[in-house]
This record gives sequence, C-alpha cells and structure tokens, in this order.
Amino acid sequence: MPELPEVETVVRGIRPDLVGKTITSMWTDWPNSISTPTLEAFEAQVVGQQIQAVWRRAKYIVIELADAYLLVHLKMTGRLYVTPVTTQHDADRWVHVKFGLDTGEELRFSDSRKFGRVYLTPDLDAITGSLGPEPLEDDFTLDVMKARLAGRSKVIKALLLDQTFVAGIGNIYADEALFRAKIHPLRKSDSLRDEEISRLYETIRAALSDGIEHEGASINWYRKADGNKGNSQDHFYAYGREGQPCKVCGTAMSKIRVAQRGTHYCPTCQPRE
DNA sequence: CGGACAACCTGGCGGC
DNA sequence: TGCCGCCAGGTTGTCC
Repeated sequence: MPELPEVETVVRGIRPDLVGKTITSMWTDWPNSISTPTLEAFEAQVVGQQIQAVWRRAKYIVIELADAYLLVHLKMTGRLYVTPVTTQHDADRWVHVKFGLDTGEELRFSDSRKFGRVYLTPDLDAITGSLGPEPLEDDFTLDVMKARLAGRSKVIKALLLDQTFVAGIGNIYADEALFRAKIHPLRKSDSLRDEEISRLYETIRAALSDGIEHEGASINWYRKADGNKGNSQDHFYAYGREGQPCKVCGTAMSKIRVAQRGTHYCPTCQPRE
C-alpha cells in the first residue's frame, strides 16, 4: 500500500525512535523476508551497529548504519515500527522480522502478505541504483521530466508506475496526479501536449505533497500495531471513487483496468481524445 | 521498447 | 454461517 507519502510518513515517525540506538539482535520467522544477504550474514553484520540516520529513497526506508545500509521495502502490506520488547507479540500476528535495540525496544517489521523485504548492503546503489529521480526533490525539474519522456511511447499511467521513470508513485497517486492534470490514464505519453506535460509535472508533486501533508493514506504504520489512521484517503479525487460524483464536475467516476491495475478517472474531466 | 501475465502471499469482502 | 471467487496501495522476470 505504501507509496511515497506513506513511506515518508513512516520514516518521519520512526526516525526519532531509532537514531543513535544500537542493534543488538535479529530475529525472523520467515527468512524469505530477508532479501540480501543470507540470514546468517545479515545477522552477523547488523548486530552491534549504531543507527546514524533514517531516510527514504523512493519507497525504500533507508536505515543508515555505521557500516552499511539497512533497507526495508513495505510492498503491499508491510508495517515498520518501534515498540518496547514487552509489547505483546500476539497483538500483531504478522511480525516476521525483529531487530532488538540497546534500549530494550524492538524495531518490528510486520507484513501479512509477506511481499515486503529487508536488505543489508554497504552499496546503496546495488539496491536503489536503477530508480528514477525523486519527484519532490529540487533537481526533478520540468525539463528533467520532459527529457525522460523523450523517445518514450507508453500508456501514461504505466509510465507513472514505472519506478525507473520517476520513483515513488504508486497506483493511488498515479490516479490522483492524472485526475488533477485532466489527463486520461490511457493516453500515450508521446501524445501529451506541452501544457499537459507541464500540468502533469505539477500535479505529480502536488498529489504527493498533499499525501504527505495528510500523513499518508489509511494508516500511520509507524504507530505501533494498532495504528492510527492517516486521512489522506479522505482527500482523494479519483482513487476508490468509482460510481461517485466527480468532485469537480459531478459526473460519475469510472473504473477501468490499466497496466493490470485498477484505475479511477472522470470520463468528463479526463477525456480520451 | 512496450504490453501482457505469472509469481510472490494472505486477508477481507461481496455474493450466494 | 460457510464457502468461493475476486480484489488489493508493489516489483520482478519472462515471453511475444
């Protein structure tokens, strides 16, 4: 579920709970959650390392250690939070990886669908090297986006979901950005007029920024197992609104399948052309 | 290069 | 209530 705004929200939540603390142990009941290196090597290398910083690259949570990077990708159902060791484990039956901290707390990775992964590497690029630019960074300019569009001819929604094109957009915010830009999700990227590209550039950033401002959709994953709700979903224009009136023109919102993903749009505001 | 699809997994929900 | 099929916010690899 987590896209850029949700991951950013998690990072902001756990950062003060982690920086300066030292990892003292590691546990898992589902070794497939460990992407790289092997479980044995992971444990041997991670124990004893102090956490220097916590940040985000695309949808990856980056926990910077003294000697390596501990990365977590939440994929569809992952959660990551810090809690006292004494917190009952059965309160969250989907915890599959735990890192003990020197404060008597644990960093817990919970993931009901088991798609999420943790990584440990001295070389960040080995994991994140192929990702496209960060859409909210200053160096992602309109010119950069135009340059990356050059020579591409792909259904625009599929392109937005392509993490090597721009990193961090997922199914929700792709729909939101396209709605705000009044662009039909099936438009081919090379059919977009200059002003449409400019609009899309702005709405990508606006949709993601608004998502962060509302602390992500559905849940603040970092808040323990019970998880309070974020309220980003209350502000969606497109996602999950099929059959409901468009917030701009009142037309019933449509839902179709694009790039094998549920896709929501307004047939009036976002004409196919 | 682009598009379709399977795979990785489990839980929730609507329908009957 | 019980069972079944379908859906799900992500990514990667394969095949055409």
